Amino acid sequence: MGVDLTDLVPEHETTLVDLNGKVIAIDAFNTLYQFLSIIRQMDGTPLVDDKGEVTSHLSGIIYRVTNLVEQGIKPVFVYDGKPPVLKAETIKARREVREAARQMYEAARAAGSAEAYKYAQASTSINAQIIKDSKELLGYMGMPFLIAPSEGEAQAAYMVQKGAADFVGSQDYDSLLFGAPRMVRNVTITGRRKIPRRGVYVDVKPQIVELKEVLETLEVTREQLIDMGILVGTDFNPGIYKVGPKTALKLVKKHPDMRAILDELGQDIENYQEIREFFLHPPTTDDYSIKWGRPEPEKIRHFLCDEHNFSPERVDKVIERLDRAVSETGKQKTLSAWF
DNA sequence: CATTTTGA
DNA sequence: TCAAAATGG
Repeated sequence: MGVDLTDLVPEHETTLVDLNGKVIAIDAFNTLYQFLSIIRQMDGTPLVDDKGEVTSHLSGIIYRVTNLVEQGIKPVFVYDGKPPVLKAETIKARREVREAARQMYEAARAAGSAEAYKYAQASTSINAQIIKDSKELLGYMGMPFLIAPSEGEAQAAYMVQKGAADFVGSQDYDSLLFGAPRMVRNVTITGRRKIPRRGVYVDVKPQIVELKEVLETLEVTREQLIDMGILVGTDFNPGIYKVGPKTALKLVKKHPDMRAILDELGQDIENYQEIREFFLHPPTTDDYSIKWGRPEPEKIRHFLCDEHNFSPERVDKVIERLDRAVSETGKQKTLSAWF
């Protein structure tokens, strides 16, 4: 998906408990994508209701968000708005990759192949119905959300800059390029995650990344970090062949600007100036209000059980937890109080 | 993702 | 009893 700066940025492992009272501006699309990708049957089939509508993300949201609230975390979900024109090529390329994966999935599933799951994951896509349903459920749960003018990560980064949120929550590092002072990864995925090739599991813990520390450690400016991202590849350009995070770091330190880097490589990057400008000054808005509310149990129950075939027993149990968690947090006479 | 069922 | 596997929708 986004910019890959793994192994280069200093991360600090934390726990959900340590994020108590913090407001996390969560990249909604990133989260939906993860739920849709992960919550599947062994043959790759996603959870669906009797109308054939995908419900994997609804399961992910109700359980995961309840978990966060139980830890005293205050999530606000930031959805992507209108995709920038710069992203058009990437969107088209991804659609083609997904379509190819979908065909491989159909074939693998028909053949009962073990490969089906991996192709199903690669064919994960988000449609209007999925977005609509996710907002409806968040609303009934009392969780605030907003739609960014453009990229969700950019708006979330802006909200942390402004102090409206403490962290951006995402798996991607893009928000750092957008100037987010702080971000936290692995907040919507936790526990044990399987390593693809081998059958082993590793613990995934939330990780805090501080922009200031990243820049100081790498001894680069934010502009140079953006150039590194562009060299490696972003949502707006494919990146240069064989240039990973380490090579990118060397290149930005060796040369005064991107022009010199590209001259050495004998390559070019389409829309370089526009992409750099987009990361430095993305469209954002102050026109939003973040307000947490009480969950509406009967609305949640009707939406999940009556409309989407969830088990009433399971739903009642999780509603009970959510309600209790919200009441508890609301009682605290601290700055982190719920309302 | 989380819960429930299983089998060593 | 408890980690692994299966199910959930």
